[in-house]
Amino acid sequence: MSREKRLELVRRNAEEIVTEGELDSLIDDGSPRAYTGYEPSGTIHLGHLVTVEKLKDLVEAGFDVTVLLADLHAYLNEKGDLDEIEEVADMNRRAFEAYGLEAEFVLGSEFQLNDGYVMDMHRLAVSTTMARAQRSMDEVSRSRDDIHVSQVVYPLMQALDIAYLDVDLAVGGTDQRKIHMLAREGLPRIGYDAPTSLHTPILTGLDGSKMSSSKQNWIDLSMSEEDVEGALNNAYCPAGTETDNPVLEIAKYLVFPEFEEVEVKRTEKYGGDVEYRGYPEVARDFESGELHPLDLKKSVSKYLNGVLAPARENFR
RNA sequence: CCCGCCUUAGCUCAGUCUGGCCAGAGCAGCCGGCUGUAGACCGGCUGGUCCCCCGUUCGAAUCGGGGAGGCGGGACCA
Repeated sequence: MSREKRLELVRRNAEEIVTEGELDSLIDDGSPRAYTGYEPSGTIHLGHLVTVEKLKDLVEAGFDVTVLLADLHAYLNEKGDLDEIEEVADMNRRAFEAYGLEAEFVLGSEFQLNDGYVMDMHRLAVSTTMARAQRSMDEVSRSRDDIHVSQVVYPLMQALDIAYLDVDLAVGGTDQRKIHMLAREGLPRIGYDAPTSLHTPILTGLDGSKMSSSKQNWIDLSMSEEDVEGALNNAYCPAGTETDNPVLEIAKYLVFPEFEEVEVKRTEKYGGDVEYRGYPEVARDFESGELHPLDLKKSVSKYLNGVLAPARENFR
């Protein structure tokens, strides 16, 4: 694969890369290493899959990809007992693999309790201010009031993971960027390299607002095909605009990376069938009014169900 | 360790002083109507261990005692 093609894959659908220059030199490495950490979760949702999609791009572009099943992080974020979390982690690994991700899977607690790691954590703690650690968790932590000490330990460990997994490129949603910036500044102070980082966009919730566990405004692997159709049909989808449009985002970030062509079936009354090769064509027709929201929804739910099918079977 | 304040619907809160009317409001949610989607708009509906336990009382979210959790302050600083 050409250098240009590889770079194109890495950059595709990325919200930002810090920094482009660093990526440029990384790509010339023999086998650069990339990673994403996930708190094991009972609900793998489309937001997770946006980053998985990116990891698949990276594999294709010649990166060695590691997925951290961050059981201790989930524990620190008050997601339950460590035993329960590890069961969920195993289920998550199977879902990711079924989704087509070829990566090495590492359980966080396997190395995060070692002497060297813990001492490095203390060294990083000494060189990091409370405000900085707390701020880095704004988009990540379970509850923003009643802040627990665990919530500032969390980003320190996430930074260290990057060093201990020997990662060149840290991947995550834009909600992770402040933690990655903390890693970029903090790791060199204790003798490690600053990682390059790549951030994927955060999907808009199905109701047009921010995705939130309390609102359940998302699609996840526990949902049947019919549930997905229903959820998409009920989704916020203002005609003619890409702004805050979850259905278009799903097409862009999850459907088109998996399908070269997407067909929209319509009766003659509404213009007849159309085929789209690539998301820009969809965006163009949607903005012009050529493509009606309902037709978009029907088509997206059909293709999205195709994308989810293998992982869904391995969900439990 | 001491003192003060707080805890009521998914969320923000009212009600507590002075016990009694079905425990309320806004927002969120759900269901319809209007749209060839959703939203907006209109109409309707749902929603509660009043933090827990014990007591007083005919009757306790409300009063008394005990406890838990949260927040703030004080003290301690060998």
